[in-house]
Amino acid sequence: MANGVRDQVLEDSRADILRAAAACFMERGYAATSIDDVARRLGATKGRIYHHFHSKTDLFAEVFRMGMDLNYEAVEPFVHREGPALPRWRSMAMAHVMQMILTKPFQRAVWIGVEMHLRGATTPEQRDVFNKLIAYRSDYGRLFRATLLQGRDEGVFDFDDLSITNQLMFMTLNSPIFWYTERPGETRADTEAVAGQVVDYALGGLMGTREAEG
Amino acid sequence: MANGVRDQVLEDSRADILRAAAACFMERGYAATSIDDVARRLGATKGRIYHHFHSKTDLFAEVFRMGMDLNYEAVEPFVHREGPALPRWRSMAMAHVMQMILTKPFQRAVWIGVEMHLRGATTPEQRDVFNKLIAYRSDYGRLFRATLLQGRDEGVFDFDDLSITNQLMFMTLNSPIFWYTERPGETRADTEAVAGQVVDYALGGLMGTREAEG
DNA sequence: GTCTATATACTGATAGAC
DNA sequence: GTCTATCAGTATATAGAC
Repeated sequence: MANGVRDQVLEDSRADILRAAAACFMERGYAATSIDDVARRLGATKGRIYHHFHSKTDLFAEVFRMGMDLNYEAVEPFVHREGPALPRWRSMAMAHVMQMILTKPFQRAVWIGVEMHLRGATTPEQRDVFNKLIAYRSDYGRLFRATLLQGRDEGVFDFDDLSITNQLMFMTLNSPIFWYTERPGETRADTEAVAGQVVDYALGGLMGTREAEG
Repeated sequence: MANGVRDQVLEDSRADILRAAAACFMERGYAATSIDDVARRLGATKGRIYHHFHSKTDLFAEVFRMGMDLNYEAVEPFVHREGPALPRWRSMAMAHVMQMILTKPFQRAVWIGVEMHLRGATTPEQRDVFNKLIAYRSDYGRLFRATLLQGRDEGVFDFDDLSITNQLMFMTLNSPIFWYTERPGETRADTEAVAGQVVDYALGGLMGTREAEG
């Protein structure tokens, strides 16, 4: 029990740092965020941070992992539901978008990490850590692929290249991390209405342009 | 005449620096790009850069402006065409996406600038410069709004909130700056096929989900 | 017009007091 | 477990030689 309590305190302290770090990475990006910035936001000094995380890369990696953990938790309950593709896709997409909105700072960190990896902006020491994070994120992306293919087989989705379509779909579903800001007094229903518009737009893209070619 | 030649040489020298800077900003982002990085890419030292641009902010601003100039040039010829919304929208969207692909480094810089502005990651001295750039970019965004509204009136587009839809549309149309990479031996037709898929996805989003609700 | 210094400030990270 | 002090490295920007 004593161990449990101690571990909980440790986890709380780490969680505080992770939240502050996520907020800083969101506001300034990776390179422009200094450990002093994160410490200042906590009302502490960097000694506290380096006690829990042994480098800036390590701190960022934990923020990234936390963001992905949240996504998995939200979406996975729907992945293995039986039945037609469309309602399953809708549930997954809605859960994903809501997560983008509700945990925006962490999701922005995930985005920053993916972008850094794509452009090869990682140092040799960061490489190993990043490769694992990116693999984690790729696994998550694959959760949607089976449903996309099933939907195409069923004739409800209409797209050409799966890879490009997957990119376009995620770009749309992720986009609230850039432009969404909570309005004063916003209710859960308000937020879901915004998320619904995002999901509808993404779904329209998957369904194709159909008869209306002009 | 002597003046013309001298100005041309000056412009060439500036253009070389702008191209190198755009490439660096694309690869490393704004904060992580040093003036030394840009100079090294040119096979020069930073003295050369500071002779033409009086700060890093100024250099970045010029790259941003160049990217937006290219977009205007590509899209504006179609903006005032008479007739139904859909074919005009298609021409504009296609021109925009092709520009994203063909001038990717500059377009990434534009993205970086918008992102920095949105999250308020600009210093007080940068503020004025950035406000002008963002205003320039907002004007460009408005080029599409009239066509979107006309399309909704004509019943070919189906969306709720114009602001959100505009965000989603641009996110889709811009997305090649993140995932597109030219393949060896790629022809103009190949590139246009990729761009076409992006345009189709964006159009599907604008047209809505229609009868297939499930 | 471009280069080689150099001033000044800030960064990630460590060591040791409390 | 958190703080203070400090080191070594790197950044922007400037001054002056060529």
